[in-house]
Amino acid sequence: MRFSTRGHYGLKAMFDLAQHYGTAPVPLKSIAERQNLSVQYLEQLIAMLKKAGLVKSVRGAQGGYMLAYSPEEIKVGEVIRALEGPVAPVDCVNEFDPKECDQADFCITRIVWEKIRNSIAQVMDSITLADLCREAKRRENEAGEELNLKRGF
Amino acid sequence: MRFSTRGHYGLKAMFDLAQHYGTAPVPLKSIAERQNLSVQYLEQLIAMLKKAGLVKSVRGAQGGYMLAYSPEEIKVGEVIRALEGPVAPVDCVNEFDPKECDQADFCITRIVWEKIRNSIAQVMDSITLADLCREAKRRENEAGEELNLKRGF
DNA sequence: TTCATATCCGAGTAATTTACTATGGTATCA
DNA sequence: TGATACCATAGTAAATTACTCGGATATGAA
Repeated sequence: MRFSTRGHYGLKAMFDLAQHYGTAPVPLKSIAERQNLSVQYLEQLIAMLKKAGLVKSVRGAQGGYMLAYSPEEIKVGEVIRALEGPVAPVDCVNEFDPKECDQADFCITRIVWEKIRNSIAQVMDSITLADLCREAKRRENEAGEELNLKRGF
Repeated sequence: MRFSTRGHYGLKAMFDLAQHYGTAPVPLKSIAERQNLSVQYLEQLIAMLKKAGLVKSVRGAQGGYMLAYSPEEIKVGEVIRALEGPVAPVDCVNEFDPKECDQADFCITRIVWEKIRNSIAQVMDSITLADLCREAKRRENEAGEELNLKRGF
């Protein structure tokens, strides 16, 4: 069981955009360098995110991408769903259009997949990009303090 | 994001075996019929489950498969891991051998994947085959009572 | 003894998905 | 006008999935 690199890389890109929220548009090239990804592949992923209405773009020189909303308003779940599709550990418990299954009424194992689906969705929908930025800042501070400790302060 | 049919079908088969626990060995053919699966594909899945030590087999006529332990002792997580491998939404948060990532120390999005991994594992490891059997029985009774209601009792 | 029933085991395979790359546009700023 | 970006489509090698096929081996029952 795994997510594809789309969700993996795409979330990195969105986190990067969140950290630059409010500044000039960020070109893909710089995201690619910071996050260690290929520009061409990123282009595909960001196109999906744009289609989903999560990012805006500015074309031409000095152009780039930016979040369509504030990091506080964008849930990780929206990002991942835009790239990976609906949460659906198995087809018959797809969160949006479950595939009809003749055994639906008496299939007990279905319970397991529903619970897995719900727990994944719960995690994804309870974290915003802003949460990730705060955590990043927290870690920076922590690292600084450790450095101070080392230095004897 | 999805599990493969291995986990899906394999769990069905294990639930079937759990419901026949304590009786004669159950041939694959009968599982295949009840759960609406192909015998030949099931053979592959049950081989993985046997390798993992979750089922025992009896060869020859009147042979078949049975759980290696009581349904109470077998967690859904063991079954799914035997068929799908370790829980690892992305490689760098594989629950057993995380793939080394040069960014591990400062990769913030990693937090998301770890939480998803943990929530999946938590669900899988908190449900036993016995739980599923109990739920099946509960539903049977419920259905019976509804029938009685309909009949005017 | 032999036959039907089962498990066992390895190979093969069509279809799909993944994770990209390549090419050639189009818009915009300096 | 040219450098910088976004935009769009196509192609593709590799891996994975979801199976099937063929045949060997074991065992209980007639």
